[in-house]
Amino acid sequence: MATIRLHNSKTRKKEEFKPLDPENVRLYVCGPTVYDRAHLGNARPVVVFDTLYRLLRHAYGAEHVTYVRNFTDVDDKINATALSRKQAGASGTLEELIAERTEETIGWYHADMDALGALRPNHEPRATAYIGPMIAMIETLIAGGHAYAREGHVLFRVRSYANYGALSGRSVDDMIAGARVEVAPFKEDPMDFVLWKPSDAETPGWDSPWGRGRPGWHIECSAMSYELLGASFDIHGGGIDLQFPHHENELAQSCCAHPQAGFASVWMHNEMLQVEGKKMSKSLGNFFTVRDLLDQGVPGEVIRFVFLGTHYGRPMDWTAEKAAQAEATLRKWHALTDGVAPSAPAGAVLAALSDDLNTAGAIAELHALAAAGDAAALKASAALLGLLADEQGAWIGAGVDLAPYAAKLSALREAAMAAKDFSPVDAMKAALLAAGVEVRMSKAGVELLAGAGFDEAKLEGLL
RNA sequence: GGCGGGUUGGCGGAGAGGUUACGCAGCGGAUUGCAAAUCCGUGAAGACCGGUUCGAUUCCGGUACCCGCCUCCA
Repeated sequence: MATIRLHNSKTRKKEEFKPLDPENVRLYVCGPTVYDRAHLGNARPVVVFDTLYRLLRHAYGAEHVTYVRNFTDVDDKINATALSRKQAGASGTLEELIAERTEETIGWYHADMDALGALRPNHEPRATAYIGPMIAMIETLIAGGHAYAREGHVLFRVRSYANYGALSGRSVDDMIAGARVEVAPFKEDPMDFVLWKPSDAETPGWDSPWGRGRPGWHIECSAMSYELLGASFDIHGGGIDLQFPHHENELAQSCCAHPQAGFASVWMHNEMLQVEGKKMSKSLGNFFTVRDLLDQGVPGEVIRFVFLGTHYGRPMDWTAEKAAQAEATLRKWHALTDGVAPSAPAGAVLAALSDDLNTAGAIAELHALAAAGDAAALKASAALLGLLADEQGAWIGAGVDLAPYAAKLSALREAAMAAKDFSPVDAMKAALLAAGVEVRMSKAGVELLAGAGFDEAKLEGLL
C-alpha cells in the first residue's frame, strides 16, 4: 500500500497520514445548508472529498472507512426562505414550510451529487436530529467555564481557549483590531460567538435550559462529529472559506468540551471555485447551480473531470472550454473501456493520488494508460477518481440509434464511387456534422458517433 | 488594515535543485474520394529584481499584479 501524504491545514505541512485506527478511518466534511439548489461551488468539496473517500477505501478497505457529511437544516437562511414563501402565499405553517423545503432540498442535493458520481457518505446527519447532543455539549462547556448564558443566549468564551486562532493563523487581538465584529451588550468579549440563541414565535425553536431557542451554526458540526465519530477522528474537510470562523470555532468548542481528545488529526481545505476567471456571484451574473449545468446537457461526469483537473488546494476556474475538452477526453476513454472488465489500478495513479490527492497528476497517468491501450487498468484506475464507470457513460449514446443514418450514408457513398460524383455524400456528411455527429468513413465502411454538441433535432429529414 | 493562496509554453495544468510532465490547440507526415478518427514526428515555459549554489522555473528575500477569508454568501 502506498503511503498516503496529505497537506494538513493545521500544521501547514504535507504529512504522512497515519489513521488513529486503521480498522476505522474517520472522515468528517461540512455539508450544505439546505435552503436551495447547490451551486457549482458547493460541488467542489463534494468531489474532492469523495475522491479522498475512494482512495481511503482502496487503501484501508471499504468496510474500514467512515465518512460523515452533515445537512445543516436549522439556519436563519432556511427560516428566511420559508418566511418569504409564506409571504408569497404558500400554504402551511412556517414549520411545515421549513420541513418541506429542507426535505425537498436534500432530495435535490442527492440527485445532483449522485450525478457527479459522488458516493453517499456513511452518515448524513441532520442538525435537527442532534439538538439533544448539542445542548449536552453546551452544558459541558458552561460547566468547564468555556461558555456562559446571558439573556437567553449562550456564548463561547473565546479567551478561555488559549489556542484560539491557531487553525486559521490569526490572533484574537488582531481580529478585534482589524475586523468588524458583532458587538452585543451581553458579550464578555467581542469575539465570543453564539452557541445557542433564543427563538421568537416566528422561528423554529427547541426547549433548553436557557429557554426556547436554536443552536448556533458551529456547535452543530461539533456535536454531530462527536456523536458519530468520537472525540478524536482522522480528517476534517471543507472549503477554505469555512476555515474561519466555522472551523476555528468548531475546533475550540470540541477541544474545550473534550480536553483529553484531539478532535481532527488532519484538517483539509479545498480552495474556491471561479467561473471564467471571476468569483461566482449573483451580482456578476455568473451564478449557476449544478442542476443548471446538467440541464444544459453538461454531463455530471464531465463536471467531475474538470474539477479533478486542478489540485484541490488551488483555486479552480470553471470554463466552457475545459468542459468541452473534458467531454472529448471522456468520449474517447469510454469508447476504449466500456464493457471491459477492470483490472487493478495502476501504481502510478495510486501514487499520484496518495501524494496529497494529486488528481491532475493521476489524470496524466490515465492518459498514459489510454495511450498504451491498457483499457482494463485505465478503467480500474479511473474508478479511484470516480470516472469511467459503464453507467456513467450513458450520456454518450444519448439513446439515439444512428444506424439508419449510417446505412443511408453508406449507400450514397457506394453510388458516388460508381458515379464519381460525391456531392450527395458531402451534403449528407455536412448535415450530420452540423448535428454534432462524428462521421468516420473508411474502406471498411461508415461509422457514426454522437459527438460533442450532438443535437438530435437537427437529424430530422436526413433519412 | 489583518491573515492566507497564487503568478509555469497559444490555452489548461503537474512534478522535480541538474535529465520529455501530461492534455488541448498548432505545425509536418501516413491514411482518406474530401474529411473525420487513428498513428508517427515536432517547436514552444515558469511575473519582475536580488540572494544561496558548480547549477534554480524548483530554496530564501523583496517588488508588482491577481484571488480568497476576516461580514449572510462555499
